[in-house]
Amino acid sequence: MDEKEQAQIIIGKLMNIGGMLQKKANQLLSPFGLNQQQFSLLFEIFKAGRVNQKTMVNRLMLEKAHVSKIIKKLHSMGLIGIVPSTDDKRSSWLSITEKGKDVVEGCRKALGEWNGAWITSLAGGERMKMVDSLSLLQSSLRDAIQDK
Amino acid sequence: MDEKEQAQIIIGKLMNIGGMLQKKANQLLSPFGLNQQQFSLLFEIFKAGRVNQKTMVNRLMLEKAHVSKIIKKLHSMGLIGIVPSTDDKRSSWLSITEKGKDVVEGCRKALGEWNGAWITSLAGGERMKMVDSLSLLQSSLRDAIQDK
DNA sequence: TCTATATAGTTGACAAGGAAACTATATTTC
DNA sequence: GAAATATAGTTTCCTTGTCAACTATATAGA
Repeated sequence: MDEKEQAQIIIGKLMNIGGMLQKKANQLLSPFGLNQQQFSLLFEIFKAGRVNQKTMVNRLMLEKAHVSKIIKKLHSMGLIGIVPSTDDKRSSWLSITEKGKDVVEGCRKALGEWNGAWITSLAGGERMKMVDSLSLLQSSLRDAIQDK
Repeated sequence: MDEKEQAQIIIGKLMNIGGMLQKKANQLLSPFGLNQQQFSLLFEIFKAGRVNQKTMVNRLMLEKAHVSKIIKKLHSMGLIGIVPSTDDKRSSWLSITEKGKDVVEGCRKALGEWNGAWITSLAGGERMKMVDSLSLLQSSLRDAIQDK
């Protein structure tokens, strides 16, 4: 198995696992009226405290049109607040509401209850190595994508 | 970092990497008029020689409605042939056409040219370990999803 | 100070993907 | 053999995600 073949197998598996995980997350989150990307954006706003869309676009590597539409939805659901920026009239500050925090907590609980179980197929030591390897791959993939 | 925390980090990274890879693959394949899922279905038909939709649904873990629509598209593009089964009138046999084989080759080349580069951030030995770990995760995730 | 260019975000058009309901056929049960 | 149930695949409806074009505002350059 040469380098190229290994690369193809790893990438195939990463896409397959990623696809299954996303689909499962979408199912687990649908009772909250969100999908995985919408939740991750809400969660990022929660973590950031106060943030603008541009930053979310960059941090999550999503299309700005898509972020705009998700923001609209989250706002209409009452999960985030939007305050126009005084520095830049084109822009707004996003922050989570109390309702939004409740939803984030519920989502994390729903995901956590499912996620914890199946990963025990990997031993503890291997999990630490996996974290390291995935971090490496993640950042070099990011670089490769942004270089384009 | 306890087990639960490790699980969350690994899953977050797997989804993020999977998402980036899928998006990139979609970009690379769009000149062929396909996206990543459509290509993977075409590729599976290519590998199988002759196969029915039910098998594709199971093997790729896609919605049957979705497979049906992709089949329709691939057929209208002239990439696959469809022959009604004589055993079961509800079903058909799918196979790739010469044109389809050309497209598969072109797609593999396009993906291969990009995929090979960035994964070198992992050393050879680590790549083998990664293959093993991802295989474990993949099959236990599959089991977890199908158990539901 | 005015014009040209860049940027933050929005909207429309379109294709994709999921869920549910459907049709036609196969299998099981009585 | 007929009725009930299951199955293979299709279609409709709806939401999502991408792309391109747009508006309003900020910044750069002359």
